[in-house]
Amino acid sequence: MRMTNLFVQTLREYPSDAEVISHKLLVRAGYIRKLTNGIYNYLPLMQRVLRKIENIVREEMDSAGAQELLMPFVQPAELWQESGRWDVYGKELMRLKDRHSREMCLGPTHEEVITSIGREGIRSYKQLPVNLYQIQSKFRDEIRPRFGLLRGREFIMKDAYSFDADENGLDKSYEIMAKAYSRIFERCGLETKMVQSDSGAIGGSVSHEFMVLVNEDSESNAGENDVFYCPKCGYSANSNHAVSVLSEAQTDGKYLKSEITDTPNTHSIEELSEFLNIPESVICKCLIYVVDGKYVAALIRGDRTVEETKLMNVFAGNDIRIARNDEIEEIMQNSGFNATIGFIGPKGLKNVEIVADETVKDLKNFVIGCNQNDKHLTGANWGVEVELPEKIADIRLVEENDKCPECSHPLKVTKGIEVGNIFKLGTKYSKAMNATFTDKDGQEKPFIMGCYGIGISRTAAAAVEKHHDEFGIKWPLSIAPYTVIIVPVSDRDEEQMNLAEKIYNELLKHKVEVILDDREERAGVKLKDADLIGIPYRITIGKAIKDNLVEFKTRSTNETILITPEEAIQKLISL
RNA sequence: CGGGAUGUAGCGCAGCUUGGUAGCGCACCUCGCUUGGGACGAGGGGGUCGCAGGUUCAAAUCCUGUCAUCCCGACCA
Repeated sequence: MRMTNLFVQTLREYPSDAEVISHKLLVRAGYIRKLTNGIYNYLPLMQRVLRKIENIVREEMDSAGAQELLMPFVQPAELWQESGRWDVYGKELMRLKDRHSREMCLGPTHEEVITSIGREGIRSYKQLPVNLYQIQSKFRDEIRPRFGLLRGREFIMKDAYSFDADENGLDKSYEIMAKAYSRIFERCGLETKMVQSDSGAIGGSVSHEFMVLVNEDSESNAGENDVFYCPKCGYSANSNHAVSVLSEAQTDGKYLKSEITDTPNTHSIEELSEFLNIPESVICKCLIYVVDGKYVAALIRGDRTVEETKLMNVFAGNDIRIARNDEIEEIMQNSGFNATIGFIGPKGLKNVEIVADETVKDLKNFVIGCNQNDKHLTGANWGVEVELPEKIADIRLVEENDKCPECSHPLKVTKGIEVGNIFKLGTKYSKAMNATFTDKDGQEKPFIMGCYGIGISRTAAAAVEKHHDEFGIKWPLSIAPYTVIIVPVSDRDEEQMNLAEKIYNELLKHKVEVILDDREERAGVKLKDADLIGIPYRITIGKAIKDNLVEFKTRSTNETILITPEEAIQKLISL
């Protein structure tokens, strides 16, 4: 490709609306352009990067035994009503009506469609297992799109779905995908960590996410997930799923006798702990949530934080939020109290489900809200002044240095970008949508399914987050839009231009993906652009031409060597 | 959903307080000059100042509404 023909506009400055480095660089280097909030044009250079990633994905998926197909982007509401997700998916599902007022939606994911394909096409266990995948645009109407391609509303995803006859088969399919994913990301030049995760709105039981770890001290602040991991045994999990060994309950000898104690203006645990001069860990905190429209009280030790996803899962909910003040007033009125935030306790709450975190069950002589303003019950004990709730679960957010659930070593935390995920769906969709096959024993059985996603466009952005410097992008060779760029220093030097043409043609002949910067620009412009765009190799033709030498620069290391044109060509051909 | 900020040429911004012919840098076009890390000079093209109302002789500027974008937050009791 000649630079004078390449459709690309690099910018001298970063766009003002970009926050993270991948977004800034991709816009500035002319890869993407925002069309509207969370929706981007992929310009020619970007499209080549995406194609590269897609092709790596295709090769690995195909060799893992999966088959590519393509499902519609627009889907009928009926399918979603069948699975039950029409009513629970929420506002992220972009709904629309066709001219006959039929309800439709833009596909945020394709479990419903693939299940309908499976139930029509797979009749016998003899046809199993099957793994089908597609690479396609998805649309999710995110509350707050940001970070460029890392969290757009429209994005490119590879989604695969497996059908098996039994759990054993699913385990195998899952394992095969996990291995394929590791290879895919490795080939894309990304180190990933496979971490346990919550299965979220997609449903199902087991799931893992592939995270590109982003150190907090690096330039990249793009990691949206907290990942807890054990440096000793390798345990790792998303914070929405991570567990840790329960630390021993602390006791405090200060309040041995149960009594109502005045605690004026202690609206927070911190204030209460300070006022009573006791550790936060001997306070039982009571938080009111709304899960799928129902009130829930969550009890947890004062020094710990509730993990909302875990709490929501206790009630198999789809939606969770902390209660508003007016809702708390309503609960208080219904229960015959008038306490406000800071003084609420579980005792006597009406129409509120109560769940206690494991951290509170061993508390002794603790402090707890008693639904009277400016007062707390001190020296409380379970079964004496307050009943221990029947529902006890792990609803706490793990903290750094908590003990690893596998080996008790202290856990560490880091930020991660989720580039892929794999789920064991089980029969969630096949049962709901009556997708069955005839098994060996002649019985009709629902498929055991799995689903497996890779964010193609996000993977590209993650690669930029990990591979860049102050001058621009440093694409890994495997996903770079072009392999090499030839820069003749002076476009008016006939000898340089002739050599550039010669090398260019030779490389083209050998199918090397090459750009010839044939623009009438000063050297600085061409060199800056080459660095910004991030082509892995650069051949610079300048003064050394008199000794039959060119500069050969490797962008990943920014190392330059002087070699002959023939050697340069040979290096590139043999990559 | 709450708070804050911003909408002026492809990009980055000034002008608004105090209303009076719409500006600067980059990019783009022409000519000259220049050619190893985003040169220089001269000339030129491009904007219904987000949109809609209102006030006024006159609105980018003041007022009202609206839309969009960005950031932060969304309550740990």
